[in-house]
Amino acid sequence: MTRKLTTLPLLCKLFKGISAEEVEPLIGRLGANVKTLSKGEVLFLTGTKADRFAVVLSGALSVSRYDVNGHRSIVEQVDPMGTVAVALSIAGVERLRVTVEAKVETDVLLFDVSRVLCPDKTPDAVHLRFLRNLTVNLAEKAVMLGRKITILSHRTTAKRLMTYLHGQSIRNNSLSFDIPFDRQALADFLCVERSALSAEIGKLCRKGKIAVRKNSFELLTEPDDD
Amino acid sequence: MTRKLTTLPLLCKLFKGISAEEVEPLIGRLGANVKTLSKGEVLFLTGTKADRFAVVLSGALSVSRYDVNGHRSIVEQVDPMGTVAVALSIAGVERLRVTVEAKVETDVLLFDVSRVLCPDKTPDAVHLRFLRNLTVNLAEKAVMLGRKITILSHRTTAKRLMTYLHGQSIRNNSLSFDIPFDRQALADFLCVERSALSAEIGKLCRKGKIAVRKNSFELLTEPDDD
DNA sequence: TTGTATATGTTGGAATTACAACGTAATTAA
DNA sequence: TTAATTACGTTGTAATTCCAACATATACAA
Repeated sequence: MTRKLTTLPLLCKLFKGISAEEVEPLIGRLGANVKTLSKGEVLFLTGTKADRFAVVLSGALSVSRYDVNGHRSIVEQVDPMGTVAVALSIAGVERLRVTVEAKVETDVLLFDVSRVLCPDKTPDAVHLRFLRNLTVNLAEKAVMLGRKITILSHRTTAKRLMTYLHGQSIRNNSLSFDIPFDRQALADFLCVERSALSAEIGKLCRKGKIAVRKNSFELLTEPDDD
Repeated sequence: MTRKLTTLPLLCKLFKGISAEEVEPLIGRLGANVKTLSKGEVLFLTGTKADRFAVVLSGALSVSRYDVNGHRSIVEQVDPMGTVAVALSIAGVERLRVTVEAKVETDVLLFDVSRVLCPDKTPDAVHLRFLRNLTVNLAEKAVMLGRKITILSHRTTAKRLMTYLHGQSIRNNSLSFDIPFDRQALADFLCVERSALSAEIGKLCRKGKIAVRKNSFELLTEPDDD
């Protein structure tokens, strides 16, 4: 177990800039503890409050949601070094709308929000670094979510795609770029039908607005009246 | 000007728990400074990096975006005590996708991210409180954005509405609740047509899934096959 | 009360998507 | 190589949205 913890700085963004020797003292001071979940065991339950957040050390968690009619749908899977419920626990959400459970036997490192945020004594340099990582992590998440919203606020497949591609173009600082998705994953990300997405890609190519070769895209669009 | 600053704790969530006398020393230590923007003056420009964030003291800012074809569209307006670019600056986004400018003559309090996050010396209690407020604020924002995404990931007006109403029901811990929007604002929030929204509300009522009286809603839905 | 403005509900045609089904291309395994 | 599998593009129909225009209802002021 100790071996797992010392590798945290290398792999988990929350521990960036914290050395292997500093990890265990930090965890001790924050009162974090490792918990082993058996397969199917629930970590956070819909309707309850999460006053802790978790880092997955091994195994995998699934985050699922129950819709209006009680049907379960999987929101995401959290793999080792990923985190769960950071924003939810820090925001103090009273009633979770998701359930988090172990897909297989899973080790998680659990942090008590109040001890992380409101330490008894003045936090030391390592703790401060951890807090800063948390803050930056939340900011990055907010930016990502904001970008996704700008995509999803468009209702047509074509506009969602163009908005996404435009964003990628800005990110890469070039009109040509590769995307990290195959068609199905891109469709899932944009919340559209894969077949409709393919159709729209075809249309946009024929209109001369984009050029596509597999996962390589190029924007050719001139300002027009769309 | 000083008068304005001492009222910050009362009204701006970033200064919660910080007393009026503590505000100015904190601002001094963080190297924050007040800037007066003339009408139309740009605070953050699309394509540049924001290494500062701002609290609006008076006046108003507009946040606008240029779409794929260069058309401008207003994203939001920031009124006094509101903040701009907190997540963007902390996340270190290299190229902004929005432009922030003053709608009228506007006073803003500008914070340098690096001095807030990486102070020269160990932060004192007030600074720590400020950092914690920032973190909680970002977490709350991430939660809000996440909820909006779960709404927008549904493409039909009816599902977006039901998802929103379900969320409100959970928030209020009751199947009956009021919403803080009129129809147009609700339509904007859900990113749907106002008229289509009205039509769907009518349908859902006739189907016996919801009851509506102005801004009061009640969920009557039994789990079914939708 | 009347008039005016605003908010909300309703309708119809054009455009778009969902969904399923199918054909082809690309990839992988034997 | 062949066979099997997966990824991708295309098509047609039913359902949905978009948009504009109109109708009704509500609120408020003169």
